[in-house]
Amino acid sequence: MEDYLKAIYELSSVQPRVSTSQVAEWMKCTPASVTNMLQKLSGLKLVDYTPYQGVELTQAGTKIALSVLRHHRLIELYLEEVLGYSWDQVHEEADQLEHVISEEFEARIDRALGHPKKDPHGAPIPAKDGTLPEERLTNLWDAVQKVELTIARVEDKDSEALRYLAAMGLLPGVRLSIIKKAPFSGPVHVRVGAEEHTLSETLARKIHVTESV
Amino acid sequence: MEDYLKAIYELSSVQPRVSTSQVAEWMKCTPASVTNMLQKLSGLKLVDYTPYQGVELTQAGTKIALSVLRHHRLIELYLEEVLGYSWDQVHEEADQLEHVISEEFEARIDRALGHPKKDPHGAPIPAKDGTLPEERLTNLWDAVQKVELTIARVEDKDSEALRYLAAMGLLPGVRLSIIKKAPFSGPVHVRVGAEEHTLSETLARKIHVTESV
DNA sequence: ATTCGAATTTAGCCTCGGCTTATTTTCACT
DNA sequence: AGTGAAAATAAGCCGAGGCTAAATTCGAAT
Repeated sequence: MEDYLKAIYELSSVQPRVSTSQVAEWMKCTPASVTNMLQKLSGLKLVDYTPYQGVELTQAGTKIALSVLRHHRLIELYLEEVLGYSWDQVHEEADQLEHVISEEFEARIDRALGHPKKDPHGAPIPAKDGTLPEERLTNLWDAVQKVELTIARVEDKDSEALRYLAAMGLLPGVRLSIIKKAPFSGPVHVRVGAEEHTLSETLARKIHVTESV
Repeated sequence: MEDYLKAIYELSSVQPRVSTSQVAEWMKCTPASVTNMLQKLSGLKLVDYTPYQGVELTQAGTKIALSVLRHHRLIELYLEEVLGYSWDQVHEEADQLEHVISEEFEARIDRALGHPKKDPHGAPIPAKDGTLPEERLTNLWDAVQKVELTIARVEDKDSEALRYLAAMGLLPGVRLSIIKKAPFSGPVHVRVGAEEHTLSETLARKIHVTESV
């Protein structure tokens, strides 16, 4: 259930209303399973669901989703900072722990980390009160050819990809520029410091950037 | 399931073979539920179960029980040492986390703690290879009137009791002596440093001691 | 040796939080 | 208005438990 709420929350960042099949794809299950769960969540008033019209979180649902997300991101950061995990290892462990830790635990790791604002992948950590500064980011694929871009955030689901990106030095906070993008979905060439790298569309879409200040 | 194995393990320290009703009482459920579970565990070869004759862990079952126990105790210690929990708070949190953490996590907190041998309540932490030094302890209630006793271990289930004991300074490692024990299940009077305290049977039975060296 | 009561098991059924396939419905676009 | 895709139902399964009520078995005392 918490995973469904999280999924709906994350998908909502693009369009406010999320379709059954989007959730199904995200959760890697069949649309029928999703419909089923949406009905349950709707009964619990965690979700505003109209058949055939997609779904949206209610306030209660948003609250839970944000709290799970907060857990997840705090745990990720804690695992990296304190326990020395590499950034591609943290996601899976956090996915388990996020549902289990108490508020006490959350508060304590938050304090131990000095009330951090970002997780290891650059994702903002929701505050306890449900505040979450939503930055409007472009992904590297859709970014126009700018002189200077800064990596703000990297999607954390795919640890393979994370390892690969880390090896190239493509971490949050790093500056880069697009050298050129080949036409017809060709790869994108970027310069990072002195090095140049070629990124596929899939990979480039996982990287979210802002214009450098 | 893991909780059942843990329960059987802990009950086995007294008698090798554990009865259905003992497990039921420990797990706070009905004997029928236990029988049910024992049959499942028996099917999984985790338990050696003969109807009406009680139950015993197999090697595989012991291995799981010890691993869960190791998780539990490492987590308890970590929560206390690193995150600043008080010793009466750690048990509940550990009960949740113990089933969820990865071997990676276990290894990392074990290292962070310097491969500790005891948890905050004085219970030995099983080694990764399943080794567990079993000390033969007496509980304070049954202890003979000795000049000097040392608290080796305190039962961790009841956080009320733990708070009370901590307030009196009755912690593992502390030396004490029995002043007198009133007859007919009367309370036991102990001296701890300069102070004297009176302990009920229930409480005294939660405290395990060794003769001081 | 038989009986009797307590411990235990069996039978039957429930819950939660999921999952699936196969079929039907609905929506939106041509 | 018709059609194809998306979504919803229907029906059923799973694991990992839980319960009560009734039957059984064990062992201890007579």
